[in-house]
Amino acid sequence: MCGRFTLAAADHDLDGVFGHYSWPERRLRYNIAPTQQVLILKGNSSEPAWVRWGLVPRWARDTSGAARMINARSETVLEKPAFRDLMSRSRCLVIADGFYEWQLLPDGKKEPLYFQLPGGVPFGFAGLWDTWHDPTGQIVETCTILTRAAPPWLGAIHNRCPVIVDRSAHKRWLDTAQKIDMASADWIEPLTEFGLPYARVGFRVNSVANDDSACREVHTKKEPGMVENHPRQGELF
DNA sequence: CCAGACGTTGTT
DNA sequence: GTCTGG
DNA sequence: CCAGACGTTGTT
DNA sequence: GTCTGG
Repeated sequence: MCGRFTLAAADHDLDGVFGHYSWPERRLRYNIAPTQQVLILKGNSSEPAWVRWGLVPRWARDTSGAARMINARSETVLEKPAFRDLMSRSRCLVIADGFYEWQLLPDGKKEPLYFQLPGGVPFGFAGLWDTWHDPTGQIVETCTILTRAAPPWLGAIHNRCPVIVDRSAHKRWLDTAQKIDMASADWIEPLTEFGLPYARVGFRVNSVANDDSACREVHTKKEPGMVENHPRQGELF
């Protein structure tokens, strides 16, 4: 799944992937957490937008459920009332250049692992966004990131992973007039399926208070396929 | 008809 | 808002 | 996602 | 254990 990610790429590198936009002034982020502002591209807008991560549907009474709506399962997103309409109205790309997944170790600790595309080039998570009016009438825009079952190369680490839209399908994902076949993989970044480079980065990232380049400093570099299983006691063989 | 839910992940 | 359960 | 809190009453 | 905050 996806519960933390990074966006520290330069504007120039965002241009290279998403096309030229007027990127807002922004802080480099190494530990973006749910409920925080994230940078997205909407299909109907020529400007990137900041929205809160954690979907608040337009009909919600309050924002209390938002922290549990940071992800939407791609397998069911077309059926769920909270997401279904957004799939045909409000798709977006959530801009990132890496993400963290936690692997449960035998001693019960959770070790963060950092995943990127080769070269650390930026990418867009498949996202949905919505608009909510708070009791005073203020508009709050929020978003969620789609997830999918982890492909085999990732399975030993985690059973879910975020959906990264293939660069060639950015236009299609953002254009809600075009149908997306959720059962097809032709719009998904192929390395999601075949393997991303990743690294051990240490436990500092676990605390959201830490948000600096040390969070993703590589301790041990890994290649896809080098996934180490950590069976729990009693589950050896 | 009205009332109440509407979501994901992980773990067992 | 829209669907489900009673 | 992980980390950290998790409660009431009355009195100042 | 479960909820909230970031």
